[in-house]
Amino acid sequence: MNEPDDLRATAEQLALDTISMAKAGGMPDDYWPRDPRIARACLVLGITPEEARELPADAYLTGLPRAVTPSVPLEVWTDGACSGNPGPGGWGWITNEAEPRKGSGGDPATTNQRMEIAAALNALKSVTERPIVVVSDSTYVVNCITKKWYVGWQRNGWKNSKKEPVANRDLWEEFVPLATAAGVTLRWVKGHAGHPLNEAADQLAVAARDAAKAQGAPV
Amino acid sequence: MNEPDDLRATAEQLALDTISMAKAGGMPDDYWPRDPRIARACLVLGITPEEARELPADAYLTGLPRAVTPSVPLEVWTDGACSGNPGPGGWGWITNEAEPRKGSGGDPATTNQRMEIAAALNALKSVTERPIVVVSDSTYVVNCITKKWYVGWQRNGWKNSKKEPVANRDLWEEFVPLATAAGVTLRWVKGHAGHPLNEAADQLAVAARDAAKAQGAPV
RNA sequence: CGACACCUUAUGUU
DNA sequence: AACATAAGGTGTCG
Repeated sequence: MNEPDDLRATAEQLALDTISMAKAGGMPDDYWPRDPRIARACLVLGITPEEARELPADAYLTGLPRAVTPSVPLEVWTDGACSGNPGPGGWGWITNEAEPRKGSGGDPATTNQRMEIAAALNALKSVTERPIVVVSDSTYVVNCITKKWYVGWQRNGWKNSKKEPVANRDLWEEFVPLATAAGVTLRWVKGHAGHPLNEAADQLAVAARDAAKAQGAPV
Repeated sequence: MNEPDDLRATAEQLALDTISMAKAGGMPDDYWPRDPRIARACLVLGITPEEARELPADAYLTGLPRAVTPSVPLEVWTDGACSGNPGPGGWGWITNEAEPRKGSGGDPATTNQRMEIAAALNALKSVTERPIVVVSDSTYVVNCITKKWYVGWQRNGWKNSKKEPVANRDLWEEFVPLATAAGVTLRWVKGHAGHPLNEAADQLAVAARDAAKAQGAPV
């Protein structure tokens, strides 16, 4: 498809090549996990050195066997930002891959909650591999799925527990089917707790927010 | 005493001076209520222009005669607070006087409704002047009196409309006689609407609640 | 079913 | 220290 995907495929192939050659070259078992070339290969493939040692010799021809589950699951970290709330806002997402994929967007008039949903929604639209973990610091987004708030909403005609209309229904109706599909997990993390990818997603969101602000309020 | 009190005494004296001078100056009766200086003086003293016109000429020397009842009725503003509900709770009340009287108390294990009743009950126990207006943001407390819920309860042996025992009967049995006595009026106000005395009563309740919490759960 | 109140949680800001 | 955006709940009455 696009350049990052091609690059990623190439990197994975090179990693498999490296591992095959190391096996063929008779690298000793105890040195295996300490070789930097093996370490790089494992990082790209998302597997441990032990898992790499178990790979068949022809893995460079056949690809990663399905039986070898990557030990580092794919994650998309998401975040939203909103100046003033309500006000101009932005969202951003970034994957935990060696060469992270990223996305961002903004809206000149929105709320913090819409931006948090939009971050997760656009992440799931853009990153289609499964299984995947969507990471968010918003209990609003995570609890909707993990505590099955959406089940009650759909049952009561999109009314919340106070019998008022559920807010941001348009985004939820897009997000819920994607987030409840097979292989999608939601995970909450505390914001501003130093998680590097949470900070990276925040910076994407803030940049998009500021762009939306500049666009929405031209001076 | 303190600075605000001194300031208030000074303001009241200036108001009396103004009224005395207006009388001495022969201000016409029909103009009297429309003069902004008189209006300001009346506001400070809590009396009507008509009452001001009836003041003796030497009121600026003798002070406000006791016979002139302030036209601003006495009010007690009440509020309750309860952490968790049920949980540790507190109540508070404060009068609308120039030097407000206040009261508060707490309970390490109670409900929001008990605290709302307790606030009004303790206010009526402590402030014995009549007439008096008890102000609460709880329809539970106000409607019991103004919609005469208590009449039905007493008639049915303290059963509510679902034929279950009326909750908080112990407090109601103390409160109802006091609240239905001559000169006692109940008034409802919306909570969190910026009424300064509602906020003041809330702060008293919250402080008492936090004290009860600290006392009830010593670490 | 309606009403009022009391909270709990997280995020976004000013 | 204050407000907004949102969800969940209990306490109580008619």
